[in-house]
Amino acid sequence: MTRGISDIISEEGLKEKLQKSEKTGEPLKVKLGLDPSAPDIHLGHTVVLRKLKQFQDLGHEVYLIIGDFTGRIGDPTGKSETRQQLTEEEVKKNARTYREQFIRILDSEKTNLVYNSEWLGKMDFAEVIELSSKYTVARMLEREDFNQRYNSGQSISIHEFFYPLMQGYDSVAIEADVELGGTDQRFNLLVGRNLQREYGQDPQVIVMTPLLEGLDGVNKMSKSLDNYIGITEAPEEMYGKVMSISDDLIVRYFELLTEVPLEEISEIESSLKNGAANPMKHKKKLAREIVSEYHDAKSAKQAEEEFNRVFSEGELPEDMPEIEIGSEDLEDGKMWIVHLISATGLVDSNSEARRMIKQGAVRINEEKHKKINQDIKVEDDMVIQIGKRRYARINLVQ
RNA sequence: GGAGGGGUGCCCGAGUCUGGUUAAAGGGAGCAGACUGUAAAUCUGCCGGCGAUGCCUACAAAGGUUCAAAUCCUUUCCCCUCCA
Repeated sequence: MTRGISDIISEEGLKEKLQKSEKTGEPLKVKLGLDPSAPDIHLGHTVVLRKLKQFQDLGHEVYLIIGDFTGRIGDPTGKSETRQQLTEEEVKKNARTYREQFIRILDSEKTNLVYNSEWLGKMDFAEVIELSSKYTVARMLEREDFNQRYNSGQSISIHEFFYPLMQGYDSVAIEADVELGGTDQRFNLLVGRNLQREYGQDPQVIVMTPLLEGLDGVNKMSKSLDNYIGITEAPEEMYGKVMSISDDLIVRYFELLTEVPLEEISEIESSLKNGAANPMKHKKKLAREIVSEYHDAKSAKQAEEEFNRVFSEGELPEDMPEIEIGSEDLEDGKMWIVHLISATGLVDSNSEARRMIKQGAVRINEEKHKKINQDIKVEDDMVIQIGKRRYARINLVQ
């Protein structure tokens, strides 16, 4: 149960709640707030979702709070600047995508999906003032990122102070027993506790999960940094992305993202440390585990075969995008190499195409072409390859 | 309302006093090459656009000074600090 948890406030409180629930037969209300600005759930989110699933398996009720109201403001957590506000429509659209995705991990029977506009949208100004009177500016500035921004002279809008208050009020509104969140949510989660106390409720227990490092191995996995693995991605893509994580992350990924038993993981860890095993072997297992979970074992195997074929043996992938080229663009059946590369859409500009050619990244029908000043005879079914991961097949049309 | 500080490329961040050698140091991210049983690590290179030893566009915006401006001047917008 403590696997994949970085902190609990307080363990005592959790025990008490669990015991009480056992006695009364009343399931605990376990809350998770979702930011509706990121419609694609990725592996980073699954760390906390898996934890929620465990609570469900113990018979408790999960409340997913879609922050459609808060989403219109934007959570400033971890951001050094004011976020753009979302429109009501965008928020709704994003929330719908969530609904489709979270059931891949959670038990939909025991999951309640609620929108916080249900109560926040109904509050009148007097109630808002009352809510805001329960917190002080000094306490707000305790939050690390507010503090940093304040001290380094960056702007903080008043409305940003309301985010923690609203999130905290969500806990009051549903009378949450437990709230889960990433470690970066610490402050917001604590506000929930304080507000519940202010409103005469038993404060929620806070369970914090670690933040998963993204593909770059440094920053947390996030959509905006484009270092994520989405749970709806294709098996090959998912497999490949797992293989691209730093070797140092293998154990952590096993621990947070799979059901592989801890004993086995520690064996993996020690074999990696003493160099007994090739890291690749473990990483492949990791990739199989993860792909199997979000697709199935068969596609995981296929993805692995594809990976071996393309990267270990350097052969061509099974399918690649087809690019149409009209014969009217050719002169004597030929095309300047730079334009040909650009035409595939695999690069952003002619300049990039030039660079790729110069760097020896371009292969046409598996043959390397490094010279800028050459025309290529374009044939149907010709395969253009840039680097290791970009492929296109030419479809010559009259 | 007053006084002062600041807005630089995907991000962070030098450069501004002492204009040119600055497509703009350095870092991060990204991409490529080498290496490798990995899309790992490491090393090296690239990292605005253009058929390209040159040209165009770029340092908040618009003007101006100058042979030449991210750098100097003016106005505008935005951010911050202190005072009221």
